[in-house]
Formats: sequence, C-alpha cells, structure tokens
Amino acid sequence: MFRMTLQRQVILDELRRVCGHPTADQLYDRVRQRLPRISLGTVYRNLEILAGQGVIQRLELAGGQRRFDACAERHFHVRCSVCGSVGDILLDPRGLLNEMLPDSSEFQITDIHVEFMGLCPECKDRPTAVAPTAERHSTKLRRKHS
Amino acid sequence: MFRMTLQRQVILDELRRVCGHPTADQLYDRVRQRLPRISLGTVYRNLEILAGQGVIQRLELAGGQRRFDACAERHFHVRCSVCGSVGDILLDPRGLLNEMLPDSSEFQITDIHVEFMGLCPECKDRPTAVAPTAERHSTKLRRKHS
DNA sequence: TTGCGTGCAAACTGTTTGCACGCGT
DNA sequence: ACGCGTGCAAACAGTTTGCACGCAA
Repeated sequence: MFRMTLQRQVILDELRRVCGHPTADQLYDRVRQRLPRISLGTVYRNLEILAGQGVIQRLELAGGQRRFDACAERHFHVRCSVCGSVGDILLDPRGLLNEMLPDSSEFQITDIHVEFMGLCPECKDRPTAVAPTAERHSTKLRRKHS
Repeated sequence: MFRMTLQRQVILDELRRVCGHPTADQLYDRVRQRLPRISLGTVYRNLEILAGQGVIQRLELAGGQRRFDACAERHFHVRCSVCGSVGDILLDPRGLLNEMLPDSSEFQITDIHVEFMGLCPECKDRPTAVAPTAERHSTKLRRKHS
C-alpha cells in the first residue's frame, strides 16, 4: 500500500469535506489553513497518488484546470459555463457506452466521457451582465506586466 | 466581417488540408513551411478568430492541448488513449441532450459534450508494450534540466 | 491614411520535477 | 537505518499579450 502521511490525510480529508470538485490550488488553499508549510507540489503529488489508488477520482473534463472528486465512483458532471464550477449528475453511467456505440469508426472505441454544460445555481439566477469567472480565479489576482 | 490576411488564409487552408484535428503547434509547423516568418501567436490568434466566427471549430476535449477542426458542424470525436490523436464519429448529435437529460440537478443543463475514448488504427494493431505518445510530442523534444 | 493584424518576446497559468533533508516505519 | 515523502524552487508546456511596425482596406 502507500504511506499515510499527515499531509496525505489532510488533503484527503479536505477533499472529502469540500462540497464540490476543487482544483488542486483550491484544495491547496484549504489545506494550507491546517498545514501552513505544505507545498503545492505536495498537493499535486498526493492527489495523483490517491487517484492512482482509486481512493479519489481525477476528473477528465474539458476546460482549463484539472479537478478532483472525493467520490471515486463513476458518475457524470456538469460544468457551469459561466463560472466553471462543477456539479454531480445523478444518472447511472452503466450501459451508456453500448447504447451510444457508434456504428462506424476506424478507432476501436473503449469508453465514453460525457460532460454536461449548464448554469450553476448561482449563475443561473444572475442577470447576464454581471462579472463572471469569480470561482475560477478566486484565490489569485491576475498580474499584468508594466 | 474580418480581414482575410494571407496568414489567416494559409492557416485556414492548412487546417482544411490536414486529415485530423491538429493542435495549434502542429498547424504552426505546417503553416511555417509556407510562411516561414509566421509566429505561433499569430496562429493562436487566428484560430481563435476563425472559431469565433464559426468558420472552424475549437474542440473542447479533455486532455492536454486544444485541438481544431476544419469542419464547424457539430459531431463527436474519439481520442486515442495511447497517442492522443483524434478522429471523427459519424453519429448524429441532435436529440442526444433530450434523450440523456438528467432528471435532477441543481444546475440548469444547457448542453452536453460527449467524447469517446479508444485506440486509433495505428495503436490498436500495436503490441501493448511499445513506446506510446509519439503523436503528442512529435515536434518537440522534452528537455531535462541539469 | 488608418487601424487591424503581425512578429517577437516575455509573461502567464497550471503542472511537474530535481534536490536535499527529515520524518515515519 | 532506510528510504519514502516533503518543501522549495525552477523548469516545463501550452497559451496569451504588450509593443512597435507594416500592410490591407
């Protein structure tokens, strides 16, 4: 098996505690409140290891950052097209591949990834003009050079 | 409308000429053979503009690089899980969203992205042990420091 | 002539990795 | 005692952008 260090434990714990599907640096921010000296590299490394062990799930979604899910069972996700936040979809994925299997392709199809797009609860109630992307860059200010 | 510069034209032309769904720098390599002084930034800018106009399609797939498709009509794609190359799927996407629409979610679902995974013709005939990722890094050697 | 589009380089984001050290087993 | 896992920083890949200039309309 693998060693359960304090860092690993806190990372896993915080991932489970969060509602949602945080990116590595969102998780880093939370973990840092409990382990101020942890490094972002460690967070990445541990998420990778935990995902490799099947303890957590790495989300293979389109769009910028990688996200992680404390629930390792396969299920679908929705991504908010305004703020980028991700939610779960309650729908049984089994059998979908057979159902949808394309009739002709030179590729040998082995799997299917489905990703829904939509508006999260917060963004759908908001008049369209308001500043978006709050979630995506919440912890980092974009610096412009000179 | 938008200005049709030579660069724009060549980029579009090469995208149409390629069989496949090239990344920006794959396209850059081809375009450079006709316009040696073009810059990668220009390729990105033009691909963005052309996609914005609906002339071409930007692929919203999982996994590393962004890819582009000369065909702007919506259709599905397969990604080779070994080499990363992308193929088309002949399957009518219309109606799929309604068919698959999840019954409950706090998100307001507006769209669905489907991506098939599989093995491309070349990789599926290859004994599993052989060096993969040929396509993904074809034009760039990975440098290690020190 | 005007200003959009280019080439260039540098900055930026997200992720990975070499290294030395220190902690868990 | 050993070696895995850490913190740190730098490197990396992919993409974007400020700037000055030049070409298309």
